[in-house]
Amino acid sequence: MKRENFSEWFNQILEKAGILDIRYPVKGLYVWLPYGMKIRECVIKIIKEILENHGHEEVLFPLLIPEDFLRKESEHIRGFEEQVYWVTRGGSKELNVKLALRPTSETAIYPIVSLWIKSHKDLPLKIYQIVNVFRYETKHTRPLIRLREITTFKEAHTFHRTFEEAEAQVKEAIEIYKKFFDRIAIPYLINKRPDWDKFPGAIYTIAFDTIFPDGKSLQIATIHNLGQNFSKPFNIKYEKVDGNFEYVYQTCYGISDRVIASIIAIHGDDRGLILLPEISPYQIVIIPIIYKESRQKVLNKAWKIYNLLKEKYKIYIDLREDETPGSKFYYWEMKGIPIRIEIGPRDVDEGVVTIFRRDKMERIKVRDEDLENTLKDMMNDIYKNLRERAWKFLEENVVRIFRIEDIREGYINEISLCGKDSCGRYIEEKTGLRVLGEAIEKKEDGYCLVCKERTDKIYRVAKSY
RNA sequence: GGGGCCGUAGGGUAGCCUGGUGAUCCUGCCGGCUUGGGGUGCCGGUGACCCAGGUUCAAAUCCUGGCGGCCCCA
Repeated sequence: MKRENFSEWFNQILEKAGILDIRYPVKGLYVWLPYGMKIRECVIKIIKEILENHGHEEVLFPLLIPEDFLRKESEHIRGFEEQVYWVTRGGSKELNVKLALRPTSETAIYPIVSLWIKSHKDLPLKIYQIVNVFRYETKHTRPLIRLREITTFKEAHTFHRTFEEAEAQVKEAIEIYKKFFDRIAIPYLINKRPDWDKFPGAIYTIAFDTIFPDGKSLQIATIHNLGQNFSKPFNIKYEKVDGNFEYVYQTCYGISDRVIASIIAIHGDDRGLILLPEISPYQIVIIPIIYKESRQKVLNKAWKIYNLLKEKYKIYIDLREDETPGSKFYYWEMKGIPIRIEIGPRDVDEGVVTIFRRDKMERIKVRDEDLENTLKDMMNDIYKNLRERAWKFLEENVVRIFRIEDIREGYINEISLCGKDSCGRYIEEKTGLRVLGEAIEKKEDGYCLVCKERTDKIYRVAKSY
């Protein structure tokens, strides 16, 4: 199901696992359900922790942007013009200044930051916010993947004294996102986007792409070096040590709801979600197997185990007596809970518990006294297994290609290209796929597939979302 | 950007072509008994034709538009 019909599988999981209600009657907008919110919180906690550790501070700017702010940087507005929602009225009164729902927050943030930055001592400045942004998407929308309201846009904005410092920040951002995606076991390729596909207003854009079960690539993070393109129109200047003024150099980078889409799509299977211990709302669920005669002794042991583990793990005990054990098994598997502990009369008598791990669908019996150590090892092993499995899938679907006619849909194709726009465009036209960009961590001597010039650049080409 | 398909209870569906019967079946949900180590079984109940116009004696069914969903091509 996941492999044959990914779209349908994905939408069903969202509903059955209780992540989103996709029935909201406005295109591209969806409702977050309680279980989805819990996963979302776990993910947000990780990215916050990493950003804070790298010296970023959280801020919160308004949703509405006055039209003249939005229009200050000409390339930027040209890039977003067709995607902007406008607020034009307050009640029945037409507004004198139209207000845009932020499609991204550069133009909300920069005019204000220009008031904050006075001297070189104020730099570098690294801030971030986690907000919703609105984009009037015209292509077909998909839950968590192509949204008209991105509900958790985790955007960072940094301000620096020199171009070199901004360049260093781009490298730091790459490290930050590597840490983040490694932590949630999402594999990625890092690509420098071709010029025609960079962020509007940026000097260049570096993107993290992953691969979905259907072989399409998905952009999951972007990092932009803005140079002085925004600081000039927004007049963000600082006083240098020598008393002269200079415009700051900037970067910005962001991650959207697609993180959650990736977690679901890449780790999940036909039985539902498979969550890493760190992003699972519950790491362990205890299911007592209740029979009339042995009811009390089973419950006693279940509670004993619960109390033993509750300090160390996020744990839930499923005491419903109107559901059979089998139906509970299916239920928690759909929810992706990493480890299930089954406690029935046989386990009580034998002095063991039955442990089931979701990722491998394996069930073992463990002696009571070995339980804590086994769980600890198993949690680590689940992370390791999911991460290896995900990277293996990505690597298996990256192919090195030497002839244009061999470029295949359903894979990420790596080819030699010189880097000229015309050659990249030619590939896109010829194959109908997208040039994701230049592999920044990979070089190989060869000849451009289009113009035959010598090059050591590797470009990645794929069908993308 | 271009083309196609679709919208029936909470979910999945039959009926639509060829207008007319009490709108089908599965699942869920509620109540009861039963069962309980992989969706227990039986009985009873609940619940739907996307919206607005039009054609017609009569519309889930035909026509137009809106909203929403899906697929293919560039």
